[in-house]
Amino acid sequence: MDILDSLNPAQRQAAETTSGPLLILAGPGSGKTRVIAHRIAYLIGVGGVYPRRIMAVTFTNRAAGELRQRLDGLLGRSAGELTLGTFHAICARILRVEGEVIGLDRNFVIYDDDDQLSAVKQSLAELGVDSHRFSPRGVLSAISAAKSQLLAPADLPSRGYADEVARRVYERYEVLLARSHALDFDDLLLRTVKLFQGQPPVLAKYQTRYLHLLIDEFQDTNIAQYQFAKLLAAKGRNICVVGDPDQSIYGWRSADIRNILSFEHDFPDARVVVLGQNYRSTKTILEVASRIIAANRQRKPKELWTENPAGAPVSLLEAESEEEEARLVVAEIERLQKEGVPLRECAVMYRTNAQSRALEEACLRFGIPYKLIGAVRFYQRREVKDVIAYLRLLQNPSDTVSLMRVINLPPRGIGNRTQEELAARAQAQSASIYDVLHKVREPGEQAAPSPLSLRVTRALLEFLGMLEELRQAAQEKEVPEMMDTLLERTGYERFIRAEEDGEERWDNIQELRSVAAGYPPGQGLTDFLEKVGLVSDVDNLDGVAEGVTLITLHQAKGLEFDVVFMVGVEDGVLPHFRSFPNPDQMEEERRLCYVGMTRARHRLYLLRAYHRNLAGMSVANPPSRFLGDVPRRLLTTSTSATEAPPPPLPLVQLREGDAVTHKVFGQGVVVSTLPIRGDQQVTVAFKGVGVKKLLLSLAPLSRLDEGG
DNA sequence: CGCAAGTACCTTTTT
DNA sequence: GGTACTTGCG
Repeated sequence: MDILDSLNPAQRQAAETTSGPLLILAGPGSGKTRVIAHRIAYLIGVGGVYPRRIMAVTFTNRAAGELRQRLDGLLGRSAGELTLGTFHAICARILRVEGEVIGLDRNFVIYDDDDQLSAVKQSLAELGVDSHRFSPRGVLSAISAAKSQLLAPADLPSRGYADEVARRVYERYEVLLARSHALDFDDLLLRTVKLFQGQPPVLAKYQTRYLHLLIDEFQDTNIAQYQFAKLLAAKGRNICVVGDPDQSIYGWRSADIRNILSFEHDFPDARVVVLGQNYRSTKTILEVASRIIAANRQRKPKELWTENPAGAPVSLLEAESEEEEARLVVAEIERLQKEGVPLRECAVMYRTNAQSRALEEACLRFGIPYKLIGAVRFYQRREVKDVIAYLRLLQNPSDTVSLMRVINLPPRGIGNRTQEELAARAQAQSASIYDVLHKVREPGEQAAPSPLSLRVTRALLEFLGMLEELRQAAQEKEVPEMMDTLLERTGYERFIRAEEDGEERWDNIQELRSVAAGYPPGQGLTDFLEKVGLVSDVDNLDGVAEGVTLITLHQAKGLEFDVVFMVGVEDGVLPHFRSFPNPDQMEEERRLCYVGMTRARHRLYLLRAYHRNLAGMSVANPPSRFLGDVPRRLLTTSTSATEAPPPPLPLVQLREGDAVTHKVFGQGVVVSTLPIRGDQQVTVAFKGVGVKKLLLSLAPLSRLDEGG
């Protein structure tokens, strides 16, 4: 029995070519993941390669998990010590082990986007740069772009004032992070590359260990990532990259589509295998998608074919408004359900997160369960970030961003003025805020340029004492218990639960606690924080739970569904108007459209609305120019009746966090809601009564305030 | 210093 | 329609 028996000739060739550089160009639905899994299984099972000598890099943690599962299935056992993960996760691991030689703290924290933004703002403030002239966002993306290309501040061009500002903020930002013992996402890659370049013995160690290197979604790698791969593979040269230039959609994040060209240049002996047979979609869907992508100019033509049936035409549905668009989707989903299509096989995809709102409301109203991916990401919620900031401080008190975040949460008399004073002192002494706090205790304090009042000093010392005490406790406790202690001792629990939507926020904190409790005991705080810092929302997408998936086109990459609805197929939305002036970006929009369409197995619906609300104003978008490339014969168009069908459902719609009153139980707050056919089940926490589950249509509930 | 009310600016996509 | 930041008062 051959492990590769089930593969077609091209797939088989891709899996069998295990020595030397290999480029696999894999069209959508071409069984790419299968090939990767088979290739690794073949290496281990037939080639006798130890799993620990293989590194496989994926785009998301979720893809890594899926790959591991398939692999275990193929091998009939665990693939064990195989190194498998995202670039960021793998680099973080390497830096934890090797970072000391380049001066990294073993307990470095990883700053996410939010933290990075805080650090940029702090840097701008320290430099006295007007944040109205230079938006922190813009500066951050310039810094991030530079880092993704392995550029240091000194490497940046200096053609004028703006460049000069960018360079100086970048420098300042680096100092701030260093002082905080923090690395941002880009650092994980950049530092690993620098480590490899500057420490030949370390590089040699990894080159020797990893005989085989495999990189998925290669079209979405940036310069730093490619450099990392090249360094690692320089010795063994067994590097396999898998990608599809037509699915490159992360140019805005400095992904460089040219890496594919560079690969063929850097490894001129590379074999190239094209996987062109599509096993996923109907002929019709594939043709529509192919027509869209064929219009890109900067593209090598690539034929895709399928033996699947032609299937139904693609439906183009035109709605009056965003709300009606959502209703059309929901109505069609209900119809499909009667035909036996499970909800988990339906996905609604959109260009921008803001579009999810109307869809969510329609699902709620018509009682369709849904899984919303990524709108307000769990780990981005304020209360979750607050608790994580506390945990980080226990591990690494130098972390300035986290410290400033919680120093006055709950309010403990350390206000803005004091915080500014602390930051100024930290800068003057080139020290962390934590060090500055320690000095407050020293006698020289009164002689400081601007001494602190007795009241403030006392508040600071109390905060510092509390921190020390908690750090002590952290040595002995498991993460979940530590969270309990922390929430109690800092007063954060009482503080957050007292807020208007406090119980919901508290639930989120409890969910974070249960995430921690789900890790094996004995796993340290560092590991926990690292995992938590590197997860994305799609990672937790549950393929089993029943419900429609609401997801952005970007996040949908790598997924597939029986039925796909693409909403907002309009000029201005898809393609997004911000891309209009830039031809490269317009081509990326087109690829995004292509990625979305090729997620569908059996049915594809394209929707557009004549009017759409954008930032309060109503705009009328013309149909997407991309539709012009689709032959009419492949489409059925229907414009829905202009009058909207009356909403069949209760007039009062409740959402989490709504304040309500009940005839019997009095005042309460909605904790969660669950759509039930034709109704809504709400869980309400009543003051002094407790938590009750109620059916909206029956319960004498009414919403407080905001009249409607 | 803390809090409430007001204002500017937003919205592309995320490891 | 929402948030993040600023202003002004107690």
